Amino acid sequence: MQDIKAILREKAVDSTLTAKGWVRTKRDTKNAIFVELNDGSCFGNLQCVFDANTIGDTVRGQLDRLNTGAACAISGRLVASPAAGQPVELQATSAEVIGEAPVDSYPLQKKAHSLEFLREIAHLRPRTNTFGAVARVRNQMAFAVHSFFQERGFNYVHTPIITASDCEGAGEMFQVTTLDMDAMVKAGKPVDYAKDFFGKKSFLSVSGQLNVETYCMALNKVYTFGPTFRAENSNTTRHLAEFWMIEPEMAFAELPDNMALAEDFIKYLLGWALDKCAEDLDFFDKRIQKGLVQMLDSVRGSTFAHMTYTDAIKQLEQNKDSFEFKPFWGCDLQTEHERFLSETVIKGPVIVTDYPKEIKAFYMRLNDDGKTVRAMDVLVPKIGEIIGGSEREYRHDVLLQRIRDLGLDEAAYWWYLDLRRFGSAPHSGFGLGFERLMRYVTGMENIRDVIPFPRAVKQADF
RNA sequence: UCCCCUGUAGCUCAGCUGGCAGAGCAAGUGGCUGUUAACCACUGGGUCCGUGGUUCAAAUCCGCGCGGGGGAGCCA
Repeated sequence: MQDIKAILREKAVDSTLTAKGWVRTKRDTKNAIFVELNDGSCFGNLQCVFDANTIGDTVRGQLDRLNTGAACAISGRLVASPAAGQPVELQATSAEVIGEAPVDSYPLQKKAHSLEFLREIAHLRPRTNTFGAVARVRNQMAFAVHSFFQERGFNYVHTPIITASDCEGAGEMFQVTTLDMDAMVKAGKPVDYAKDFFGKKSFLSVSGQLNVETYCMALNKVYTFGPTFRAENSNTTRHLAEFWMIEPEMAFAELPDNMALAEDFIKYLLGWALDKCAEDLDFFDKRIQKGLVQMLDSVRGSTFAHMTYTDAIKQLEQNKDSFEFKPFWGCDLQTEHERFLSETVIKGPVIVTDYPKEIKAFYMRLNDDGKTVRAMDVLVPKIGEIIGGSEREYRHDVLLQRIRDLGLDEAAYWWYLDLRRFGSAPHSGFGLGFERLMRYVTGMENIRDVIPFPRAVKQADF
């Protein structure tokens, strides 16, 4: 059986076929009954037309039960459509209800629903135009990620999801345990993690970076792409407790190589979306964010601006009246600063580099000035930070000193330091939040609407 | 964690300084040159989030609780 995408693409007029899917809407007139069928294979529906004067009682009985949301099979002959709106349609002769969707209880109606409402019915929202399109684009973007790296000789490395090391340092972690909390509370005894599953306290990983660096020092070009967990109490349109992150890492690569990779990567992904998801992007352009396609297309053909943190601060200081938080050298860039740089100063993506070491992670390569590190953030309009990365500190003594200066537990980093003791080499990488990419590509504002089942503070339904 | 907004029909919302519960869409019925966010007419549809208080009278004012949204911080 052909899916609707193939039927609409091949337009095999005069062929007899059966289409199965879900009813989006049904319209009655005196002489004709129109059923819009969607099977998720593409954005478009197959319009099925029944001649009200010639269909028998059996078909009419089935049509009476075909409400919005019902699953059904419709057979007939494909014809060129006499009306505007669709090149072909199904001249239907039979209809079979496979699964009803009673109108008095099915939550989705043939009208627009708010994204907030649809979030409450996450099990049904993929049946809407918006979330069907999001799902298809998400699928294409995931495939594009692998395609990009595979074409360039990167090896996909599966870094662990559970970690017993407390040294990832990228945020609050979810604890993983098989200990019986209720029993321990009842007994009033202190927790003995030696009795826990791993014999020590363990967590869900907040980043695969430290682990993937080990493979980078063996295979050179590597990347991870998997779920990541942060137990931050953050409630925003751009944070999730469970999200997917892509982290490439390259050996013998310095910051400029890293910046070039990030730029190529973003442009490749946008180009892929434009090429493979045109129909879905048209919808986002029309209903979600006007001008989206044109914006993506112009970014695809652009050259990303580069700016050091020091220059960025100078730019911000010249416009300090527009900010709630006054910028100064050494301050962390606020969201309003990041957006000003990409939206007003550059009017497009910008890579900011060489941040003060105090506001960046311990593993970033220290510059010769002793004050800044070779960090880079890719900032894009509307979204803000979409990529964060750096050249890594590969000098053993410098890294060790950084760990000590920050009061970190150097014993916990023994294997990470070993990478710098044996065959160390400059290397660089970055992290791209997959859902932030999805927000950028689709124009969807809330990150909870670009992942099938969002996990956030006080939200783990479905 | 902090700040702001919000909760009324299936959905989106209006309901003013307290005085009979409303609209659009959806649904049902009927109509209608092939419609496409169909159209026209009629009809049904309510624990005004919960709880306590003020009052002759509370959807409306006040306290508490719960839910939703936006912003900030943290970051991807």
